[in-house]
This record gives sequence, structure tokens and C-alpha cells, in this order.
Amino acid sequence: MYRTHTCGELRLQNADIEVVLAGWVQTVRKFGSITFIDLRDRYGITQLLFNESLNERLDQTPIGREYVLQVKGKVVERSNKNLKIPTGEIEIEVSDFAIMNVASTPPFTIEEDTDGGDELRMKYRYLDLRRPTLKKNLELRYKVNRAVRNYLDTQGFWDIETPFLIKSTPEGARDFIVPSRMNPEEFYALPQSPQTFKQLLMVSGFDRYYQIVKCFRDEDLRADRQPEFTQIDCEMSFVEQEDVLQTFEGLFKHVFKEIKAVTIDEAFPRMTYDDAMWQYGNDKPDLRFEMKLQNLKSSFQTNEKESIVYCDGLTGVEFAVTNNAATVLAICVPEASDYTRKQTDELTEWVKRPQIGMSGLLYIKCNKDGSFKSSVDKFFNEEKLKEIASFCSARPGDLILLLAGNETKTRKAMSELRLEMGQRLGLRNPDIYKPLWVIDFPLFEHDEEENRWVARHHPFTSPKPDHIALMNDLSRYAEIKANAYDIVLNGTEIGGGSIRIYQRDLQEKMFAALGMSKEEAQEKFGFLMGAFEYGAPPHGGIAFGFDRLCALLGGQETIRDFIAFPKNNAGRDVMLDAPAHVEDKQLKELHLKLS
RNA sequence: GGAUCGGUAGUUCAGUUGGUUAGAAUGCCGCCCUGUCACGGCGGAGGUCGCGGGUUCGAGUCCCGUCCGGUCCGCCA
Repeated sequence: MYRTHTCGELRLQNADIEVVLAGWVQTVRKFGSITFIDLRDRYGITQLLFNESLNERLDQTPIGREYVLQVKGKVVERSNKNLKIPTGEIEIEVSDFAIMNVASTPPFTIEEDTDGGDELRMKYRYLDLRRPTLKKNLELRYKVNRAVRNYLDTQGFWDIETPFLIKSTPEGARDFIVPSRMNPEEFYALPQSPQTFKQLLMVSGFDRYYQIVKCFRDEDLRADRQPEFTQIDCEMSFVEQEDVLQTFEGLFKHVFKEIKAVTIDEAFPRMTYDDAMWQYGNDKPDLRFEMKLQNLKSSFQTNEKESIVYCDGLTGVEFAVTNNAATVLAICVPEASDYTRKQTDELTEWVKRPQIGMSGLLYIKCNKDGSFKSSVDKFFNEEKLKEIASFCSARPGDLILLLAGNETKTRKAMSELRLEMGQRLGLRNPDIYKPLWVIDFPLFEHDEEENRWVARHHPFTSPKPDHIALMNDLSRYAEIKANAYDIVLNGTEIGGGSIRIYQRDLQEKMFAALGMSKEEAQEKFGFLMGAFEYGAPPHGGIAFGFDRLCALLGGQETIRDFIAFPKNNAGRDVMLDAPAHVEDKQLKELHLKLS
């Protein structure tokens, strides 16, 4: 037997018992004739005391960091207790020890605040995972996984696996492609999601299905995007949107309770897509703070004599009348009227960065004494400023920020600015959880590059029943709403789904609307439409980004540290050094030639 | 595809206007230390300044190119 106890479980009440522990050497602290060693495993750290009787052996067999050590000894009460760790009241008085494996000096320190950089830690991921932070992250992930499964189990969902080697469909994200050896010149694709399979399972009558499953998308990465990621994929039959929202709101409440000990009694707020865009400038609003977008243009354009101007902050001389601008938006930043010129200049530079791309920023300081100071004092008198402030519900002490320009760009920019100001004001507290449903998404969105309509969610999403007729009129595509919904937590989309199309004729109509010929639709999705002919039940579902959910529950933005072996920004596994070249023989077997 | 920041000791970083032998912390090695737990003290080793080219009497520092990494935009049904 390698050990009788773990390094995290011994307490004062275990004093005087003989134990055997095994683990990794965290630190060695030598004091002349006595030596302390902290022994670490998954469960914790226990201090070992080597007294002078073992000195000779220690001199002969030095023990370094990360050596794997087995010790035999007696649990004793410490004379100096360390109340910072759970085992801090005891130590093991070692009577015998064995080095089970030596270790090279690790390239970085294995501790909470490591000195290692990201790349190095990725290369030695197995060492990084010994650190408490990553260990806790993976533990959290495991617990979220359990909580999800437990809840779905009580709700009658079955976990059914679906294949990874499937057919490529050029709609949506790029597929990862896998060549087939047995079928020359043909390729599998890895699934971007099990979408069509779960719908087929509904046709098969499996009623309530789920899977915590890997999905693959060959697109550029981000801090919160990996080429292979995990979804909680769910589908239900004989449900309407309301049933789905209720069921999965329950899932979230269960997870919050189990993981964060947070009980949420009230129903999650719901917001239409249009309201979200109007009030927050994006479809995943962070509700931890207000600072809603004020739409000045629409409010002020009724009075044609009035004109609002905006100022190009760079030159300070270029002004434009925003009646020429499609959109004028304002946010009211609470308690920020004391922003200095330097700070507002800095914000102006911020919105002018290429990623935001605005030409300038206008501000109105609502001073505490009721006066105003703005970057457009030249153009507006006190009364006008007061009118704008009043429209924005600004209070003395607030800072109003305005952006103007093209509708899409301005709304997006203001949404970013709102989040930035929320961040700067410390309003995005990771310990506060504000979930909401965003509903009534548009069915289509226009792809400017290819000048065609594409499915906003995916082509299996059903339109609102009374909007189906609009599908006959291309000019009204933008108006068509879908039975589609997202769940948003603290400004992050953590899941989305829809009520699906389950009738062949409507599905055909959908493909046609997306510019697909009947033949093409049949070739790509004939299996699904065929299945719809054999008694497909009404169904719908949802999928959640499991990695993202874990990161959020762990209070972090990047999902990388919640995945045991993630890829880097370029999609590489720096530990394996993958992807890599393959041998000519392999290529030949696959009937592939490199160009 | 684009923007931006970075690459200097094992590691994390500093390095001024281009100027002597490139520094600190930590880690590592050695010696000392019987109550540490971020132990402490003394000493030591450790550098192709990512790579290539250029400017210059002289380049870690300036210029061009390139590679690698981080973040973001595009992209992500």
C-alpha cells in the first residue's frame, strides 16, 4: 500500500497514529539538524518533520522540489501551528522515507503565484496543473458537470452519444476536415455541434436528450474561444419556447445553488433582441449596471431646428452636424463629472482605436453645482445642455458621453464604451450574477460581403408562425423573427437555442430562402428532411458553452485555464507541438498530395 | 486577412539621449542555522539581449525584414 491517507485529510484528532503518505515535494526547509518538507497531492499539503536521526540519510539522498516521496511516520501536534492551511495543526514525524521518483528542477515555480509565463506554462501543462489555481478550476469544471447531469437526470434527459466523423456542411463556421483512407478523395468533417443528430433523435422519439460533448470549429481563436470546445447540448420534443426556457432556467438555478450556493428565486428577466439592441447596443447585455443607451437622434429629430453636433476630438476643429448622422447615442456615466481633460482625451483616443473606429467622442459634464461643461459649449447654450441632460436622466455629478455616426457602427461602439466605463467604475463585479433571456431574435441577417441573407442562428430554426408569410417577400426578411433565444450571463452569451422546424415543406422553404437550390438542399440535408416525413414531433432545444460557463462561475474571462489541455492562440498544442507534418506513407494511404 | 503590445539570466522583469564589464528579484548550487511554513544569513554559478540584414567609431537601445507569443477587429450557422 502506497499510502494510508492523503496529504489533505489529517487533523489534530488523528494525533499519534502511524500513517504512510505519498506525494510531491513542495518545499524543503532545512534548519541545521532538522528539516521540514511540505508534501503535496491533489488533496492538500502536509508538513513533514525529519529530525536529526535522519540527517545522514538526507545527506546521502538529497531531496529536491517535485520529487515523489513516500514517508512513514507518526501524526503529531505542531509546536508552532500554521492556521492558514487545513492540516496546519499537525505534522508527520518521519521515521522512514523512500524516494519513489526524482524530478528535474521545474522551469517555473509550482505555486499559486507562479513566476512562469503563459507559453512556458502551456508547454509544461502537466506541471501547471499541479498549481492550486488550475486544480481548483478543473475541480469546478467537474462539479459543474456533475450538477448539470444530476439536474438533467431528474428531468428525464438521456445522455446519448452522437458521431464525431460526419459530413461537412459549408454553412456557418469552417469545418475541421478528416480524410478517409477507405474512401479515396472523400472527407469526413468533425461536428460544429450535434445539431442534426439531436433533431433525428427527436424523430426517433427520445423525447429528452442531452450530451456534454466536444464540438469543433476551424475559426480564429480568442481568450474565450478554442477550436475544440465543450457544449451542454440539449433537445426536447413536444415543447414550446416557454417550456424550454423554464426547463433550463431550472438548470441554471440548480447549478448556481450547487456551485455558488446562490439561490435565485425570481424568474430570469427576458428581453427581446430589439430591446437589447436599442437599450444596450448588443444582444448580450451586461445587466450588472444600468448606463443604458439614450437614443438622442430619434428624440431630437422631431424638432428640425435643433441640431446636435459632434466634435472630432483629435483636431478639435472638425465639427459635423449630427442630423447627417444616422444615429446619436449617449450614455450617462454616474458620478464621473470630475473626469479631467486628460481622462476625456484618453477616452476619445479609446473610441478612435481601429477596433472601435469612431471619429470622436463628445462629452457633457453635469457639475454638482448644476452647471454644465461640455466639449460643445461653443454650439449649445446652458439651456440646451440642460435639455439633453434631462433627456438622459443625468443627475448632477454625472458625465454624459455621446457618439454619433452610422447606425450599426455607432451602436456597437457605444455598447463597447458602456462596458469599458462599467469596467472602469468597477461595476462589473464577478461575484454578482445577472442572467437573462434574450428572445425573439431575427431569423435572418444580411451578409454584406456575399450580399445574401443567412440564418442568424442556424437554418433549422423556426420562424415565428405569423412571420412565415413574410418569407415570400425578400424585402421584408429583416423583419422576420425566429423562435430563438439566448441565455446571457454578465454580458456573456453562454447558451442559445431555438424551436426547430419539423416539417419538410417549411425546411425546404427555409433552405430556399437562404439561396440554396432544391437539389443542393436535398444533397446536404436530405437525410433530415427525409426524417421529417416520418412523423417528426415538434421539438426545440438549446446548447450551452460549457467552458465559458465554468470560466464565468470561476470569475474569469479566459476559458483556457478551465480546460486541462488547451490550444494556444494559433490553435497549436505547444506541449505536443501539434499540428505537425505526417509521413509520406500516411499521405499516400490517404490519397493526399501536398501542394 | 488586419490592428496593437511584447521577446534581455532557468523564470519574471528593469535597462535613461546609441557609449565602461548588461542589472534586480526569484529559482539553482555551496556553507551556516533545532520550529520553519514567502524561513533567515553568507557566498557562487548562470546571458548568441528571438533571428537576419542595415545605419554608426560604437546597437539590448535606431531602421528594414522575419519568426514566435499575448490581446483585439474581421471571422465564429
